Amino acid sequence: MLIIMKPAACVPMPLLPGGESLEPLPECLTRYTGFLVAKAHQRLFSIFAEECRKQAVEVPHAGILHLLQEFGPMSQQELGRKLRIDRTTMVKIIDALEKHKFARRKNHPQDRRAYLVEITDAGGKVLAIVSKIAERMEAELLVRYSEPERKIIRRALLTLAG
Amino acid sequence: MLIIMKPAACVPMPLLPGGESLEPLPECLTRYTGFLVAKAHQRLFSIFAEECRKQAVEVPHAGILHLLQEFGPMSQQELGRKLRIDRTTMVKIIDALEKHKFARRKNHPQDRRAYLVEITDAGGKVLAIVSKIAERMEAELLVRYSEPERKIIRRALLTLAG
DNA sequence: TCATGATGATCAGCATCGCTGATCATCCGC
DNA sequence: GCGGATGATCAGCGATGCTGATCATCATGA
Repeated sequence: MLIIMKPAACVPMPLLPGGESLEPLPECLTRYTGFLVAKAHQRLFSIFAEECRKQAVEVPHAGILHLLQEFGPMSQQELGRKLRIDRTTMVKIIDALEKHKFARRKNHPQDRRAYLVEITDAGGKVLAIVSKIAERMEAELLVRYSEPERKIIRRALLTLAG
Repeated sequence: MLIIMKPAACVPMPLLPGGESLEPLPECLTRYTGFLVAKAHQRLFSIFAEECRKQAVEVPHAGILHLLQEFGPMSQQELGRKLRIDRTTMVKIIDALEKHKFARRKNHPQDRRAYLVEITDAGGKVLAIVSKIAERMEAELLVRYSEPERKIIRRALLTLAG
């Protein structure tokens, strides 16, 4: 798990077994991969956002923190390119991260136009928590699939994501 | 193809081979199915929306028209339940569909509170066009996958979509 | 060295979207 | 017939992302 964007039409939905009151999706639409992806996104986002909310994290923050942890400090542009998020959107996200003290802007030593965005200790802590949640969801959601099947799924999604 | 919801952060992106200027998604995030689904959604939506725009159709309309074609007239609530779209959102979507004359509200013969939403001839025509686009995208996007692999992918997405 | 175009960050304003909560009419079970 | 559920609608809110502009800075090449 770990999701970046907010999907529209986010009907709150319960976790895995879930289905009680939900109508199954009509077959004439589930034929379409795009529809399935959209609805999967809707569900996964709503589940993950719920968990994030409990940790006072917003969904897009998780991805950024992950990236900063992995690659070290980088500029907002770089983050945007890697995550495919608009530059102006990134400004607001980093603003929020700074407000929560999960990250901070440092001056870029080589380029005075740019900042280096850096994860803080608090950011690291919250990332650890959120990652754990993400791993757990991952495991639950894919529980029915064997390792080779998961490879196919991951490869397919990568293709679709471009 | 055929997508219902608008994803956030919709960087316009070119079709299949695509990648020229796009950085590949970082591996530390593509490990997460949720992230992949989000990014796949982002890309698929932006491609499909572009095509829809050319036909003066909005993305959510495609799903509704499909459903009306398949099942015949039904109430807004019913549409919402099947597509997992909020009732108040549905009002606006049907408003737009009526404005474009792709669908119309008829009085429900058994229930005077409800409408029966009905697809029009114009709606049928535009649906045919959009469906063709969807099928083509579908074929292009999954070209590298065999039929058994596609089954796995579809089943997985269905699981994720709940 | 200096002019020019590219690039990083930011902001105001816009459009979209979906949801909350309320309202009103109607249905249906008791 | 009463009272709680249900269908449609609306105003208003909050979130989101994007467009286009601005400003500072960098980098290139004349």
